[in-house]
Amino acid sequence: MTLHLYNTRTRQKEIFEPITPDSVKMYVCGPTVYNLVHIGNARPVVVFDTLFRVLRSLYAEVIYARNITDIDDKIMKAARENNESIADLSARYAAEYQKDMAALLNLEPTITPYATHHVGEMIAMVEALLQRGHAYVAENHVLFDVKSMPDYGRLSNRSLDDMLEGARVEVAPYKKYGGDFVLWKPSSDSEPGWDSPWGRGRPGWHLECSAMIEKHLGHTIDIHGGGRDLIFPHHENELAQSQCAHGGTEYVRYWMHNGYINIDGEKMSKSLGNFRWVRDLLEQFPGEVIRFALLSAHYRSELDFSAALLEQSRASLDSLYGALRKVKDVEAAAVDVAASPIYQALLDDLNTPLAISALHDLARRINKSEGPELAQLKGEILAGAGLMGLLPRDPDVWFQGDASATGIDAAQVEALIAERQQAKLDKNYARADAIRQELKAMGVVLEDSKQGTTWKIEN
RNA sequence: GGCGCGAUAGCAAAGCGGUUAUGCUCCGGAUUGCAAAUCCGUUCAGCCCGGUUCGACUCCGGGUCGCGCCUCCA
Repeated sequence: MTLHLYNTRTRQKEIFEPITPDSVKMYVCGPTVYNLVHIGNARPVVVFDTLFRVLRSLYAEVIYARNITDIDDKIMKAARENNESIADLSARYAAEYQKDMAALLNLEPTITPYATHHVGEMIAMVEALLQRGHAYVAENHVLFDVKSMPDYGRLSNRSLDDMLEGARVEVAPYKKYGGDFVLWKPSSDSEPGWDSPWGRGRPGWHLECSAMIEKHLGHTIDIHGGGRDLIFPHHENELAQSQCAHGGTEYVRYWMHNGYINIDGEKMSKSLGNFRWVRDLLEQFPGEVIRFALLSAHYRSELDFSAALLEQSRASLDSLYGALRKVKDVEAAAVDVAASPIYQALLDDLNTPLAISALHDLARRINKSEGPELAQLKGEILAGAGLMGLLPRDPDVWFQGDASATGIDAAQVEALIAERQQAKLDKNYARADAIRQELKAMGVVLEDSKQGTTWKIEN
């Protein structure tokens, strides 16, 4: 039972071994809370939530930290536009984020650190970098001196000169070298700021993750995750800061990055105006459908998000829940998930598409089977799906929804089904069909079987 | 200019040097008062050109096309 993970730093799959046996420390970059989150923000959360679940099945202790960035220039701008305090705005959107992530069936991380709670630690790290000669002060800024670190650029696999050649951004005049990045920058009186040895100011973007990891997880962690776009500059710079502040100690053993989400084949971007907010999607689809869609491709691949993908995901879940509905009165057997093909697929760098195909295989076997093996199959499918955060619901709830949300009175539906049952016994098929039509008009679809008649809400 | 990724059937998406991926759709069959669900089956693959091999969708080389990053970014 070996977990293999693709490590961005080495660009290959490796056997995962935690630093401390039976204990894993994982950190994932969370959102900057200045708006609702879009589907691109949700992908790493779902991916690493799945990894979190797999890790917990393998190790006695898994500490999973996912931060909230609650100080940032984008937040400052949004607060100004909203005429709202930064603290209020970031707290509001942090709460919305938690709500959306819960709707996508993500577990709470072990730790949710906030950037603004760690300014002291950030200042201490900047001081350490200055002391060790990896940073310098210039015009009230503190900058990281990338040339002081011999293997800067190793994570993103690029050389300093190559980076500057393609740079799209003008180099600030106070930088000794164009690639140097800001650790601390001054704040004007109207901007939020904290007192520091270099005057009132605020931290650079990369610093918070380094400081929070140092405080909560230590100098070396097992896994650091995030979107592919964070490899450079964010993670490269985080790595540089932390490693240099700690005298060269390895910062992260396994770097993991998920691929992008495209919308109808195009990159999701502000200029195209094609952002998909999780909140909007949740109005049209259950969170589980969105989660399923995100897991339907391998996490390192690009994923094209579209209405067709969501419809297909819903159809797949209908099929899986259909099998569960058949065995809803069967008590699931306790199973050893380790033997499951689903587990094997997930251990291979989170091969969720393959794991999902194994889910379908189990569903088919449930549909075909009768008798005692159903308990075993039910146990297997639930345990396997649980590793991905899927199929947690009562199948009746899946198909029939929540009466308060659908406005459908289950008792009334049941009464009509009973009446139709009698009509069928009386061979009064005209009446039976009329009842079917009546319910159909309400959005209720009937399914007759040997066990009786079940119903579901039409999508 | 530098670094990197990808191309699989109508659509989505995996594994694999040889033997069914899987899901949705289409078609046929079983079942069915009707309808659905379910089961069985069929059809439809591997961008192009070489090479290695008994055998290549899979490995290697070269093209073509598409995409990403190079200091806002999931």
